[in-house]
Amino acid sequence: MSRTNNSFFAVLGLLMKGPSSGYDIRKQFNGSLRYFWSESYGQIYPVLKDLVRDGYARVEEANNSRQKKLYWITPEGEAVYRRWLAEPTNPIQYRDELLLKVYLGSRQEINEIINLFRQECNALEQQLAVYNANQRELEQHREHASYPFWQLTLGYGIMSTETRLHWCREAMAQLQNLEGV
Amino acid sequence: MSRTNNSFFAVLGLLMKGPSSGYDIRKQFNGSLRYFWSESYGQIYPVLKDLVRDGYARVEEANNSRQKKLYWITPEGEAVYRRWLAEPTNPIQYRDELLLKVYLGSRQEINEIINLFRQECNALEQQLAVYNANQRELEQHREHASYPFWQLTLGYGIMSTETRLHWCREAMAQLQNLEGV
DNA sequence: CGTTCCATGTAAAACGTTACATGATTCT
DNA sequence: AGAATCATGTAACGTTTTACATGGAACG
Repeated sequence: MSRTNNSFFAVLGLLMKGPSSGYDIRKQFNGSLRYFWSESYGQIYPVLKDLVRDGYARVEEANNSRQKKLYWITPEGEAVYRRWLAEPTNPIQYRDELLLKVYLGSRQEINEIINLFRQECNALEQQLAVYNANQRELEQHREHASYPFWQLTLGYGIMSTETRLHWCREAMAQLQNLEGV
Repeated sequence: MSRTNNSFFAVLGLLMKGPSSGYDIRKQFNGSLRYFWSESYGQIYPVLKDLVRDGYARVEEANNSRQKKLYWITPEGEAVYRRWLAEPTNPIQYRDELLLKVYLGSRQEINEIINLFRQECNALEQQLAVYNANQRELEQHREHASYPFWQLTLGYGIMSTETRLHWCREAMAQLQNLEGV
């Protein structure tokens, strides 16, 4: 096992919720998870294979109709998952293209940068609309055991997006001021 | 040129500020930039080579003492940089291990998750202290032409970290409540 | 009967970090 | 003299996406 191997544990974590196929897993990474975690087929299928090879999951060809393989987590798999969960998370290392462009900015390019902020504001407003829709959707699942956890992650999405939007608006105003000088 | 090739433009952007060596560039990516953008030697030197090959920069072996190569941006380089700057930024796609663990969480694992939040709070508080030190440092450069841009990026760092810290504290409180039930 | 979605998988390319090799210069 | 830092570079490894190949099932 390599350094962090997060793809491995992300897939394993989904299997903790119940048996899934590679396709199901991909759909999940493309759903509510997408805002903070995603994996492509190119990762998922090999991980699934490794999981079985190492005894952390077992496969079962679904007997009903479709050519579908269901993966089930084993007790060994649950154990390594729990070990990973308890380990401290390593700090996020994101790359932010907008921040980079702003940092590199100069007075000559101020209009371009204001424009980037404008676009970002639009994108963030749209994102907030999506989150709000997700929020309403999530309310249908109030009774689900995972509800508090899902609510937390969605809440973070909303909060951080609002913060960024606020910052973008402030920044735009400041740069417009600067431009006037 | 591939899909986004951001490493390429990140290096080029630094050359816009004045001639640099690969080593200088690395230092910059390890300085205030590090919180939202970083590149390792393994990227920087090859990019520099490509830049020269494609006519976007030229090299000059520094004649004074040290075995140092200075890279200067060419007018062609400035042109492609400005083209990139004006292009819309593509949305950030970060992976957040803490969010993943929370999303996958269940009531059985609630103590582990509370613990993760506690650790995250500590880390964020430390980060804020660093940002505050950076803030004081930055005040020394009020007159620098780039000051407003640097201030904006640092401001974002502080705001987003505070938001996350706030969220972590809230989340911890909620989970502790839940645990009590 | 054609389109869409379900479903599995891999190869190639792109992206990125880490570790190492090498040697000069500066500082103590 | 020895340690730290300056400085360049690459090879190996690891990670991740994209694009493709393949075919069955459901739907209109």
